[in-house]
Amino acid sequence: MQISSRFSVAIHVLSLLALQQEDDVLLTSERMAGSVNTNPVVIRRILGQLKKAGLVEVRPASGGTFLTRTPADISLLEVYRAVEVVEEGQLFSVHDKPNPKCPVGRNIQSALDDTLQQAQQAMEQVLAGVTLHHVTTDIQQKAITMC
Amino acid sequence: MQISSRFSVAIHVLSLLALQQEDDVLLTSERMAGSVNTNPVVIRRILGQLKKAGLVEVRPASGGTFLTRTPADISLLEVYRAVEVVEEGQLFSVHDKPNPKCPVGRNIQSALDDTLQQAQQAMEQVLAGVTLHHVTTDIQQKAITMC
DNA sequence: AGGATTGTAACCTCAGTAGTTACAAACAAA
DNA sequence: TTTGTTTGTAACTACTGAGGTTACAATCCT
Repeated sequence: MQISSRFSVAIHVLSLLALQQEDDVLLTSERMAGSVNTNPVVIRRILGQLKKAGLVEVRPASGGTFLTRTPADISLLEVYRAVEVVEEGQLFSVHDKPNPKCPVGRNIQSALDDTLQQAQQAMEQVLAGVTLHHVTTDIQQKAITMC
Repeated sequence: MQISSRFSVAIHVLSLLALQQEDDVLLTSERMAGSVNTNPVVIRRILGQLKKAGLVEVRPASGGTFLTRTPADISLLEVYRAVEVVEEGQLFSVHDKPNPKCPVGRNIQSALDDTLQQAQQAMEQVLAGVTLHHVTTDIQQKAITMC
């Protein structure tokens, strides 16, 4: 089972916001959906989560969405948490009712917990070390003109 | 979305196998299911994957399953791969058809790929560093008698 | 030959994802 | 103030994979 593409879509959307120029036409959910190639409602749902996390400011009605921070101040881990692809500390699901009468069943959960937490944290630390700025810089190296 | 509990069930089952004594009654899928608290078929499906990966030997008909290696020689990463909770290099799903006419859409995938691979590998490296022996030792410290 | 157990197919239910339609609420500009 | 656009959400759909369950042929030991 994979981690939802909401995460990559969120990064895509934030990249568009980071790279938008002042003289650009406003980025509406419609236009962002065009770049991601999905439905505008999918974008709005994700924008709602990013707004809730305080990463973006959305202007209803007139359109237009803006970052509340510099791209260099937004880590991918924050984005990951914002779109709630995985609840905190729950990357691995563990079978929840092992037989308490069996020594293995009784102790397997605590025996695994530590390792699984570490594995998850190792993954998240990589995301914590990469910012939106890194992503947009990479994109810019390959292309200049915007949507 | 979480990583399937097949992984933790597989570790549970392997722990039972590692801790079984020679004078024990044979471990059938029925008995293992009793410890995990699930259906025997679920166990057999997982045993099938572990067998395919060469981690266990299953004796059909008469019952009984055995490890093909010492617990210290079985890493959790091998188990993880055996039960195919996540296809190789596919922990994160990325929206697959971004608009190629947009510079961001055209480049987002390659801009993300590197980071996501690293994040995934960091997680897997933790699993690679823990063996079944570590798990069973931990379990044994807490209990002596078997199922 | 008999009895227990595995290997699998087939089916069910449930949850989460992503896409879609529809529409009220919010707001800018004329 | 009215008009037109856009957001925010609810509601529905289709699809996917997980995990549980039943059923039964194939296997193998005794």
